[in-house]
Amino acid sequence: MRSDFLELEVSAPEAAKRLLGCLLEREIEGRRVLCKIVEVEAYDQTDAASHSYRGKTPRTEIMFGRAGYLYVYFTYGMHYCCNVVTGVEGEGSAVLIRAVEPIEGVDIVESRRHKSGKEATNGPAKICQALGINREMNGHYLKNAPLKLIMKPPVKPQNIVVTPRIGIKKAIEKPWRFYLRDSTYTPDA
DNA sequence: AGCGGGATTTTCT
DNA sequence: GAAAATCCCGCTT
Repeated sequence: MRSDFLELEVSAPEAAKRLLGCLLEREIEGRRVLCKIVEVEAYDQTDAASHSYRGKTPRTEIMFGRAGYLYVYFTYGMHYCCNVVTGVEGEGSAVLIRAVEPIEGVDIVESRRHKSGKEATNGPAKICQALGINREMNGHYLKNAPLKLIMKPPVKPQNIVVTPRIGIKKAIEKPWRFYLRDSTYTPDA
């Protein structure tokens, strides 16, 4: 069987840039929420900050699978964060979704978050709360309902801002954080 | 507007 | 036993 996400079977930083501007479609509370991905970070097996750095474990197993699956992890005792698995099978790489911009179903997002505007979805754990993503969705294939990844044409390089990743202590020098220059949901908006 | 701490559990050392 | 790919609140300026 051929992958539905061949475009993501590349290095984590390449896949990260490729995911900017793509859409997440979530069916929740009987309605549809559509979001554009505007900020991401890449993680791979050669990377001391990555969960996959020390090899496959029960938690990180999904990262070593095929591209286009969802990797959800639980952190700081109260938060979930979601990633799109990238690279080829066996590689242990993924892209953390750090911020999205709601296009449709904004009212659902804001009521689930008790926040409005960019504060509703400008952080990895905020997105999971807004879209109702939890550990039960770990390993979900993003071609299927109720959470689909819809690929879009690549964003032009001049519209992508590249910076070091944030919230990590190791490998802080890698410029593996990417966001859309023209989004109002990103840091310098 | 900016800083500091608390929440709370999984994971690895 | 401690750190962790975070968020939010409350206090100080």
